[in-house]
Amino acid sequence: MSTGPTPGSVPRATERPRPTDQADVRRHNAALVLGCVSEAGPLSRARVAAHTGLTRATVGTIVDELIAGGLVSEQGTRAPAGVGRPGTDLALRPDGAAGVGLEINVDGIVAAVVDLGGTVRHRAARSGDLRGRTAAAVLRSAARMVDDAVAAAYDLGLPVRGIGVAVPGLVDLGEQVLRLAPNLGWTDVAVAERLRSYAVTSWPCPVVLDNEANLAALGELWTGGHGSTDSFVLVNGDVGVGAGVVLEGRLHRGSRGFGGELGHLTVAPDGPECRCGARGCLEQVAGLDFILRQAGVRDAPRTGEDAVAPLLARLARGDERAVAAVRQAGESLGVGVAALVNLFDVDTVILGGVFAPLFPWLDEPLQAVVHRRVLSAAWAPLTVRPSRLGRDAAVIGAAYAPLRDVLADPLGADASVA
Amino acid sequence: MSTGPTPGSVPRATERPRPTDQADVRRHNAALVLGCVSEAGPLSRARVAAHTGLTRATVGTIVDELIAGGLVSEQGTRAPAGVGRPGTDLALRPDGAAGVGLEINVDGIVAAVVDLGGTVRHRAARSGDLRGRTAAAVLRSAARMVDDAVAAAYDLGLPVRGIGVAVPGLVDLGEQVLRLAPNLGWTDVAVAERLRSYAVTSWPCPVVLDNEANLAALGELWTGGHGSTDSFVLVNGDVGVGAGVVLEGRLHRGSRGFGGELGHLTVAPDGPECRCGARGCLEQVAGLDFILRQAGVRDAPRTGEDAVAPLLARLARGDERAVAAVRQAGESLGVGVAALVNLFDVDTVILGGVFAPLFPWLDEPLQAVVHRRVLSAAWAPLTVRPSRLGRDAAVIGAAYAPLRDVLADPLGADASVA
DNA sequence: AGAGTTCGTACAGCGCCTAAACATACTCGC
DNA sequence: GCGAGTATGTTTAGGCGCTGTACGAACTCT
Repeated sequence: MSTGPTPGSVPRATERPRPTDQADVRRHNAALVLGCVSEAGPLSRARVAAHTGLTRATVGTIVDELIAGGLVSEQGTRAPAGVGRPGTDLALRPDGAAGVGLEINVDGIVAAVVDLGGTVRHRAARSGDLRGRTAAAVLRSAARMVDDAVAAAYDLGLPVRGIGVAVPGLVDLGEQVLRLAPNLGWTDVAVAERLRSYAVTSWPCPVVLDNEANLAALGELWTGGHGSTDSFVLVNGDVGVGAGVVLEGRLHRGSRGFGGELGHLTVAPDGPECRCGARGCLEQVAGLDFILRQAGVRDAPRTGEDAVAPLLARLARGDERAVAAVRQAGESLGVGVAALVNLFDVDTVILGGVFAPLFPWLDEPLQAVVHRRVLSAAWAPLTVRPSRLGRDAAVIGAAYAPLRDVLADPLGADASVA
Repeated sequence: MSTGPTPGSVPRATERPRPTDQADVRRHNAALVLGCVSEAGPLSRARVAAHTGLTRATVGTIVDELIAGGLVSEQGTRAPAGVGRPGTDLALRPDGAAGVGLEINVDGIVAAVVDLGGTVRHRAARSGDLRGRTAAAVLRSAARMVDDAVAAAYDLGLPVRGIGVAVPGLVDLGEQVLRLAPNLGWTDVAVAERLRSYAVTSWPCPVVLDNEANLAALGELWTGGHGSTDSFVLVNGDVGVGAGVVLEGRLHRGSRGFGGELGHLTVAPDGPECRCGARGCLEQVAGLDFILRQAGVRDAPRTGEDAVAPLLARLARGDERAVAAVRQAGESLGVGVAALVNLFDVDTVILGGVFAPLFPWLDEPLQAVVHRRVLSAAWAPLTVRPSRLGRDAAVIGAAYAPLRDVLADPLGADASVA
């Protein structure tokens, strides 16, 4: 029952190459079998063997262990499809493991429990401007919510395998410290450690910290129903414009964690001055501030989901000024997206944050600009779609992160029962 | 003695997850040991064991095989540094394996032999505009040069483990076919296959095809003396401006091979129209055409290395117009580099192609723009440097590609002696 | 010269995968 | 209804690679 940070899909610091032994072979093949069962639906042992390339014997022993671990269940004999002995179908047990996610943001805290199937089994939110409050107060409150989530998971019979925490700032993954959160006004907060110390119940699982934009992108990758696409960019819109870049199934956070600053791409060199000092940054001509101002919306909060509600109302009734404002933002966004596509040839762009509800109005001008500016657009069509997870992408990503570790090493940790 | 394409560092098509067995353990650990010897200099078996985490016994048997394979050699007993029996140092045998590289470009063909240490042991070039010539004629000539290179390697006692071919166009890695080379006017040429058929001697090793920009970036990564940086962008300047993006030691070619089009990033929306249809593309305000025109250089070829010679002469004598032209290009380039750094937080940018010799004049304005436009520039300084391999980056990358396969699987292929 | 230390190798043991054989369960055809 | 045929799942022997321990070798220090 480990309590420290675990290795896994969310990399820590620099990974030194390690030696391999038979245990790693088992690990790898167990993950292969579980992944096969998880993705290719209910399957018999023999089919899993054929699909993975392993022997039936090997699959047999691995499946036994996975069943013992509670991650896989037999579904009784399937209706026989042809001649020969029919196989017993194996299926992923969605309640075989769960993760707890916590998102701390400027406008509130959200906690959630997500099971192996990626469905949210528990969700609690506490809204309110956190900018004035101390880290201690906020984290105490957040720890309470995690306590509740852990208890809820227990009641649902879900074994909690880890707790993921999403924070809006620069995170030191190795030390698990939030180095800088400009919007919260926090510096060097050991979030994971302090959460644990404030907890009423003791959490029998690791607590892992990461940046919210990164976790949102991972959430989309893991549970967003991405289909076969493992290269995409999640463009998150709010006052700022951020991007989470996933290439070939791997999140790229940049060599120092400063990546994803799509908002400060130059779009209009003669445009307004940005807070970063440059001129014509994308976020000045596609960010929430710009859209609301151009649309003439004044009666709205200046950030978060609620900010777009009045705008959406105007768009729905066809307010020309609002439509023009959003379309203009869409064009600017198109320039940024075109740059991304030119550089990385991602085939999918996902619009999140406030861009998600605005998608119907953003889509067409954005695509038009991309087609005009991207050489390969004709051969390689670009899919642009709104985020399916919406506002909860980061919490879901945070909650699912420990579950990725389980999927990558199904037999490694203890398969404790709730 | 396999003749087909091998798996390895240059990925083919989509890789399905494969099962693992003890042979893979051996492979992995052998690569680990060889990598340790290769990077950490001459080392005794015991030190290798300590460094890798393997047992001395395991290291012993692996080293025996590596020595038998000719990749590692014992260097006799080292001067004892302290108490205890001194160890016998092991070192990488640079001549234990070699790769042949071939670059086919619009202005000529280059072939080279590179050994495991990354040094060029043989080089032959044939200049001349290839745009008018048929694929058959060019490939026949190229095959002859590869024949010569293979013979030269044989004379040097170097066992050739593979042949890499760099071409200026879109490559289908799975089928090993050059789909489209606009500048050569070729479409759907099975370069590898045809080279082999034109060869006089039979090449007892795989022939692998890839795009030249990608191979140049890999060449820089593998043999460019990059130190500890495994995240960088190689910006290649000629008439067009391309980029090879390497993040965390992995080259990103994009989901369909259209990546790296830095040249069509929008830099000046009100700038001149580009051949791609958009306005203000980087390559219009930083490409070779622009620089030569602004500098007033007319007596030069319009592409390739020679094109910059007269420009360099003017720069050397302080011609103001030339200096201003290059500085202006540097500023434009800075905008593109700033975009890259904002998005991916790479810590190093390498200037290749015609940008390499112009580096002294490009550097300062480029850095100034980056500092103005990149939020994190103050915390995370950006290293900009010229390519160390220069014009030969692509050939060297092509030649070294099969050697990466050897390093990744030292015992897999036959260790044939020359 | 002997004690202490480190290096390299030999050997038994264990885990994991493979291959082949075997028991099981169902369809098909008569 | 019953045997032949087929596919599933399990069992068993065998091979391979890593680990831990033991042992000989080589060198320094006292």
